[in-house]
Amino acid sequence: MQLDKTYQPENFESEIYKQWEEQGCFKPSMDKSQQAFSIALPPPNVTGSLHMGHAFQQTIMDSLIRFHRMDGDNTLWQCGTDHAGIATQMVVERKLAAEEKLTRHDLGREKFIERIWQWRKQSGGTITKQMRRLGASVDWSRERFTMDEGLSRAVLEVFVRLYDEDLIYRGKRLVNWDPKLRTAISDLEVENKEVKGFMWYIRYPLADGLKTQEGKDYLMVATTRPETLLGDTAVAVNPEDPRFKDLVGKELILPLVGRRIKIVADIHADMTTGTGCVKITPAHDFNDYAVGKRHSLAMVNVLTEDACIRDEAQVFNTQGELSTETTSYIPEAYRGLDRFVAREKIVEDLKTQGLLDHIEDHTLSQPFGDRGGVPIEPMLTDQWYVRASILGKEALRAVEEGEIKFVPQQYTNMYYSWMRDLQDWCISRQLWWGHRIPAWYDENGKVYVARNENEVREKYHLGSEVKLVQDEDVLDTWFSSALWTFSTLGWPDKTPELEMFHPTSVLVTGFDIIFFWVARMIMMTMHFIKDENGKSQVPFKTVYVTGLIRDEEGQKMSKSKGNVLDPLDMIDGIDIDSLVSKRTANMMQPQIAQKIAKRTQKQFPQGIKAHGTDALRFTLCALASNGRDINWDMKRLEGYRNFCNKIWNASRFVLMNIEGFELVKPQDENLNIADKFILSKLSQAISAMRDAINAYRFDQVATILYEFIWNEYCDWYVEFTKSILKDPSLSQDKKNATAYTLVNVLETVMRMAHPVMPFITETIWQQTAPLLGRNNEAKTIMLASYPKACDYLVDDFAQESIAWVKELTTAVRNLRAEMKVSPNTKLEVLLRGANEQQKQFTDENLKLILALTNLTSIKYVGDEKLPPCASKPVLTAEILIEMSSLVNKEDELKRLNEMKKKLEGNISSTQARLSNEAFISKAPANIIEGAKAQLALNQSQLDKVLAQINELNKL
RNA sequence: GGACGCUUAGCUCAGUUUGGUUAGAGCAUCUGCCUUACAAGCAGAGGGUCGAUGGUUCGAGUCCAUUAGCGUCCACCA
Repeated sequence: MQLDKTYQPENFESEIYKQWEEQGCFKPSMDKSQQAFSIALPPPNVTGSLHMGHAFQQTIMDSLIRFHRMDGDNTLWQCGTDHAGIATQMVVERKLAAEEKLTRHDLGREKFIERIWQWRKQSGGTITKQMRRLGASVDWSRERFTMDEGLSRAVLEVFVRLYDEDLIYRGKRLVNWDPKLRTAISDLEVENKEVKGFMWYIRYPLADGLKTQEGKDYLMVATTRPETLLGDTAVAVNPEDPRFKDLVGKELILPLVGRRIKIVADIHADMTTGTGCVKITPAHDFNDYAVGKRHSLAMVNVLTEDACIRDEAQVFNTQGELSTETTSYIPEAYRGLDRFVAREKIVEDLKTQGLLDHIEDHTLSQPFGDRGGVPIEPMLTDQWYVRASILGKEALRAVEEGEIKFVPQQYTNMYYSWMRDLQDWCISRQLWWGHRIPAWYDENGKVYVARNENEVREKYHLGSEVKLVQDEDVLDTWFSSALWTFSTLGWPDKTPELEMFHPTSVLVTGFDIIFFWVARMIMMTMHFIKDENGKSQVPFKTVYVTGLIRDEEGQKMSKSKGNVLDPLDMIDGIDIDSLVSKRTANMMQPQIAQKIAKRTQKQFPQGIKAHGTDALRFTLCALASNGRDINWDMKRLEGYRNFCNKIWNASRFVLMNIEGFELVKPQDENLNIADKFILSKLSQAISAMRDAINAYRFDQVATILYEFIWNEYCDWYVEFTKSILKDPSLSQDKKNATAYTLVNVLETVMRMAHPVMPFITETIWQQTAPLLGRNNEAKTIMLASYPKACDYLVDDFAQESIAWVKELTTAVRNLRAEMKVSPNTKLEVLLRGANEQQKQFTDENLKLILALTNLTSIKYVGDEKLPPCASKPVLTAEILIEMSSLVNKEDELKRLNEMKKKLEGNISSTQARLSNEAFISKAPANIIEGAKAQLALNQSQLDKVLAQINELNKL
């Protein structure tokens, strides 16, 4: 006995992983004769830690990787981490503020970046530790970081080439500005949220004594952001609007500021909406920006980087050049005020001046920065853009033509809808942490792009007298992530890995980053990576999109809700106090922390028990049905931990009971029917497994394993072997054959299950494989071959035979339970009306049946008169147990009448179908035959039940 | 406003692509068992008419139409 008495995964999981890693088991074979299979791990944030979503995706990736590695592919799982610009910078800034009361500006750029590298060194190990605990078989020797030297080189190369091809440009445009982080962000990083606010109706006085048709001396506009009034340069009305037609081209006096602004006709103004008049602020609103362009309006920027009112506005012409075409004056009262303070003050002043008509409650969807969490402000700034509209064409085509497949398919639509209306991608960020943009400016502000300053001078023939300053901005994190599949394989060098493993086989990721990452990866990869024929290579052939893991109530897991579950706590367990303090750490508001603590204590009064990695991974697979979100269920985890326990104990049984038998590959004629049965089931399970894996149906993978191991192997086969191995009438050869099969199937199932449950399978395999000599070519199950269905013969006859055994066994147990006859009471059972085949099946498996049902014998009977019996139909036959003193007549009658009712119901519905002429004439023959057989079976069973009732009534 | 997904047992979910006998699983519940692999277990049982309506069909959880509720993404919101 080599397995511990109880299943304690913590005793072996970490140790096994260490051995695998030391033995280099995670490295690709680099054997060109093998098929290549590769996955690039979506790089997690370097300073973060893994959450359930990571555990979920990594489980799926690892299962695929392990399957392909065992199945003989040259397999690479490329791993690494992402520098995650904004997120990381924020973490370190917060730490700096908390521990040293310093801002990054106090330190300066260089020192601050140094601090981030330090922080990375210190915290970067968290993720890799977690991945190891999860059993991820990534090739650690190839681990990369988006800011490391090689990847930075790829970033430079891509930027410079795209610039030279005019696919990257710089321009002054209206961007989404995050005033908290003081950086531009892309459209995707903006989250619209419903917010309760107000709509202010403001009167703009007409200049020069003009009046509207209604005789008013003002136009009324509505706004949700009154402070932008300071930057208004026009009011727009619809060109068709009869109310204001004659005012077009005339002027208004901008309230509070006093400058004259034009009334323009533009279709942006909708006659039926609001007042029909729209204030136009080209520098602070995307629609107004477009209107401004159309009417050559000046753009007046009134906000500072942190969204305070400027002392003096910046005025630009439509080319984005500084201009004096209108005044830059801002009333003193508002200068330096925060935008929201200014808003209140402006509203107040408008009211005082009688220009505020009225206020309405208004629910608006307000744009927020997804990182900073404050409302973003559209701002006119100089930024760098990628012409995604051009790069996107090829990326769209690749999916349309099936070069890349989304699983599940419905995500294709999501991809299309975005790709078909692609806006240019703003890639510059006013941060310090990231890849600095390789652009230099001379004293006149002329821009030069190259890989470094020397190259700039060479490329643009600039002498050393020209002073150059590098652009301060860094690139959007997703810019480097977009290169991930090829930059990690050594591009721009032509490496053997790039040739072998690109395109990668599959990308496993969440739907939330399809736009952020997947689409951009496709664009960049297809532009830069070509095959030997010059055709664009896709980054991956398949995108497997996973759902989100939510909590029990379907809520998104988030720190602020305090419902986050750490995958490692599922594995190793955590006591309640630690869990509470983990969930409430760094909480700003103590009331919320208290609430979370209370809820956590209620939900996990005992903390969380250790379940082991295999149980967690198995659960994640079982819940992974087709791309839909998963509501995490602790009960499922417990259930599958029990499953691991079951496997463990079954293995203990096997190892205990094969002693004294010779384990050599048996002759077919020595195999018991039970052996042939389980081998058939095994073969079928293997092919079902392969199908499920190839279809990314990990829920089915879990079901197949669970059912085969528990419901076939443990519940039936292992029970059969108990009587076979002890049977003195069987030859030693036959018993050896069964002992061999017992181990053979177990060892095979371990290989079959290994991709999902790596640790328990390795542990058991190490005990079973040597018994069969299967550890010769591979010392670890990781490198053993994945089972093939054709190695195990499917024997239909044996399956039918055992199916009968199961029917009969179940019927006897059933009858016993219904009649409340203890399973311990030895009985004789009568079998009436069995056909020849049923008798044969019974005879050849008699000992198994008797053992499983605790019967003394089974006696065949015909039509002869019998003493009073309790009975139960088994297919077309019937089992009977003599009642004698065992059974109460009333109970038996009640039971029979229930059965009668059920059978009659079935019969009448089947009869109805069969007597329907349309059914007979139109339904396919096999269906009709099936119905007829069903009817006959039910009929014969009913006859038996009726006869029994008669018998009993005579007593 | 556009698109997509979900609604099946007390709970969490399969099954719907390709319509076919009496709709499955785990957990929970109930009954009986500590039978030396396993009480994290064994043997049994009860429980749903598949969101609603209408249609197609011999036959609908499955196909079509309409509709309700929930959710997600995109766009817009002076």
